[in-house]
Amino acid sequence: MSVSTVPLITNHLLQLLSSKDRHILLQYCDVVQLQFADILCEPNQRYRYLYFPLSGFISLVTKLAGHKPLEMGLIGNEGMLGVTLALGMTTAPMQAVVQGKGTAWRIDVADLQQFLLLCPQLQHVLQQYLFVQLAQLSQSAACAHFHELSPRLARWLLMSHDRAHSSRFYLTHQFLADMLGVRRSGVTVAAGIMQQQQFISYSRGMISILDRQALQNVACECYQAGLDEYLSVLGQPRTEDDIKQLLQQSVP
Amino acid sequence: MSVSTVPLITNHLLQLLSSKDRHILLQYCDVVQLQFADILCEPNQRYRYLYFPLSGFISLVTKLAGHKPLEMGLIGNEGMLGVTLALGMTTAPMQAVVQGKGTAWRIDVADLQQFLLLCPQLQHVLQQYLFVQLAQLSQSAACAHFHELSPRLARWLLMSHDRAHSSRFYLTHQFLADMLGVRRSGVTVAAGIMQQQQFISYSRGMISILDRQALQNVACECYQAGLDEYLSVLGQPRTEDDIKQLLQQSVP
DNA sequence: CAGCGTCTGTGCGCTAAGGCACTCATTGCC
DNA sequence: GGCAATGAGTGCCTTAGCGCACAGACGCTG
Repeated sequence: MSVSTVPLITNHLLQLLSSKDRHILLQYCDVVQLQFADILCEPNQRYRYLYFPLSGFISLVTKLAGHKPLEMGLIGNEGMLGVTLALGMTTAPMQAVVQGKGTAWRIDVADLQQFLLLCPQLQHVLQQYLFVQLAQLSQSAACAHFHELSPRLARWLLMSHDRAHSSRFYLTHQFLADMLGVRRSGVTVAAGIMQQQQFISYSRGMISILDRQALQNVACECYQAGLDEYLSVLGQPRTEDDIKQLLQQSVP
Repeated sequence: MSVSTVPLITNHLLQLLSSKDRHILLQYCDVVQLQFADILCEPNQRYRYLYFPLSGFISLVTKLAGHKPLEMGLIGNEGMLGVTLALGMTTAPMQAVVQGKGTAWRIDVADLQQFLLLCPQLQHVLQQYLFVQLAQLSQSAACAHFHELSPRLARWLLMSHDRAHSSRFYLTHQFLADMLGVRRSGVTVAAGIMQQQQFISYSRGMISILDRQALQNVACECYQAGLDEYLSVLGQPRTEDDIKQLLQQSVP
């Protein structure tokens, strides 16, 4: 319960609470490390904990028997894992896998349930976020069906970049292939082209984003649509740049 | 406000309310006819009305620029259109199109909002249903991505059959193609095979289900998964057979 | 430094589905 | 009865992505 050392990167949903509410809530939270490929919940099973990511980020994936996984959404410090608790459900609708290692606030199911009853504001924020997830989910569904690999890959890299708060992060072709529901070698080819064009570079899983703008041009419109949807409901989340700016302002 | 003439087929979500609550709610409702291909709401726009289908049913679809629509879910008398109101949102996340003509209870947004505040039971039911939709949505997403046309078509016919409360209903190949996000001629071929095998028969849009069991064998597991998900959260919805049985019991 | 596991590159044949473009049949309407 | 609209059947060529398989490349560990 290390409330004293609030990490640099904050969780945007928590930022939307009053500072009093936030402090109460954080008393029930622990800061934990999210390890790459950790599985945080399984479909139709009770959540063990809920997570408000700070620097780490989490994939929501659906699996069908006999197929690769397919990624339905990405949760970074703009969101939370376990938002269906706002529906009174303590079971998870999908599997959640850590995609980007880092830190998160973690809270017990029962604690959050109890706090939800006392804090209509949090209830409201979670409901809004759930609505956004719903919209993004249907967007991703159509995207996976109609759009081709390269635009989808670019979209995914951008979404990861946003949540990694760094232009270097760990993601193997195999992992990306699972997220996108395609062959690993398909990703290798598409990523290879992007590397040739100097949009990204990578080696043994470490990906560097070299040219964000170029990636945005390649990505399908679903990337922007996801941002817009979030923005229109929940407002502007803090970006890496915002944080730097805040720091600079407080230095002199 | 024709509360007096409650239609034969009831809405399962409303059945889960106390009869007192249900009667209060229905005072705010009108019975309306849903006409084939009517559009009931558009994404990111305010709902005009919310609907509890009785004999008609409604498709939720996502559209991406430059592509066919893609169907995300089907709402019959086991559900409702506009469940995101339980999140306090009065805008629709997707487009809704009438797929099967028939009747529905219709209610004004403001009326339902107000009633929701007075009736925690309804709030709870809608939240549960929303959870089910979320799970079904991710299932459909993966299904559309991985499964082939024939199983998906069979699934869709079964889902429609369940909600049409009749083994004959109107659905053109073109409409099905739009739902499944594929070419019309692809549907013609797949449906043609099913017709040859005597699973279904059709002519100029009127489809007859001849052999449900055979369709279930062809359909992907997503059909059953959808049923199971609903069942596990909200219990057994009334089927056509249940209703017949109820009638027979009350006759002697 | 040898060895193994992980990550990436590449190639080949295959197939479901797409795009496009007709024809044909049924139905309703003027 | 003739005409237009809608629904359905068919064919042909193209293509993105799959399954499978193997080879190189890097990096950790003993």
